[in-house]
Amino acid sequence: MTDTGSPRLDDQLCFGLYSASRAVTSLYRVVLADLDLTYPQYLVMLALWEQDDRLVKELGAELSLDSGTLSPLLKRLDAAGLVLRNRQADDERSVRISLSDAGKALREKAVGIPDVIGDAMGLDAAGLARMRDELDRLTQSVNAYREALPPA
Amino acid sequence: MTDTGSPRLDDQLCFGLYSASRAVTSLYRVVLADLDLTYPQYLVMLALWEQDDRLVKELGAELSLDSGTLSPLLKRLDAAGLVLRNRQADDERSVRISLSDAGKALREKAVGIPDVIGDAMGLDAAGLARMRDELDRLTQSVNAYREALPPA
DNA sequence: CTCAACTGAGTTGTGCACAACTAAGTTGAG
DNA sequence: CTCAACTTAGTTGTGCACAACTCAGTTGAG
Repeated sequence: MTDTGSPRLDDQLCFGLYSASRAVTSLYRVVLADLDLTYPQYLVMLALWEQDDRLVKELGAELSLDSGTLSPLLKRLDAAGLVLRNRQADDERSVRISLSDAGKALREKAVGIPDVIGDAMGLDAAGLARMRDELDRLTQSVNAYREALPPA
Repeated sequence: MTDTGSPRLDDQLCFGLYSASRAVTSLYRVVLADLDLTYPQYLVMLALWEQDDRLVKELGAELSLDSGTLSPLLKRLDAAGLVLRNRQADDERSVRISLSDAGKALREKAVGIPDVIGDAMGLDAAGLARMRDELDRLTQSVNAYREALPPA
């Protein structure tokens, strides 16, 4: 017998995930307005602040984003004067992304952001860690399932 | 003293949320390909299967989406023959969205989806419920924080 | 009754996310 | 050495998500 149509727990969790993600992005939008960055741009800057001078491919692997998303995003960061893009000499296919002085300097304006976000989430360190672990497990599980699905 | 730059737990959780949401959407993309629906379109159809004949405003409230997102989405569902859009007689500003026969029939093809998604997430009912509750709390907290921020 | 304020839907413009594709560069089997 | 297979970025096209706006329609203070 099929369900009566009452909301399914699975759907509720997915919608909860979708809502939470949009809520957090929406908070970042406000907080990042001062830096003129979007959340995905901030993620790229975080990656570069962590380790400068990365290939587009490496950034893509770290953020799970393909060139279709990254190329125009990096073009905008370049246009904003935050990063430099240079073809690698020994492999002209690759493009190295490095921070400009302005890009390095922007880090100062960003140091306070994690505290604001952490504050807004209303979780202690243990809660943050637990939720992160649960989400990571969920992502792993879902991705594994999806990749096993369409051998089509 | 500021941080050394090592990954912050807050950022990790936000990125975890962002990754999980994209992973789930990506799985829906595969599963919904058969119905020719995107995940947001599926959410609208779910809302209508739950209760037919809704105002755009009501759908927007339920999904936290504004007309800038919903109007074109509903236009596409209309073009696909799944819903009808009619101006309400007693208030010409409002538009009623109702399921076409094809829209109602599509429900049959969708009944198995929650099970597939639930399967992919690898959580039991208790795990699903707990995570949903935690995400809802997070969303509440973040939204409240954001709305309190820019009285600007 | 009137019109200023408000409401609901739609439009425009920007930026992600991703599939599908292109094009240039590299590599290695033969 | 050669060229087919592969790799890396980038482009194109579609569909969200959202801010800012338009516009028709409604409402209520006076």
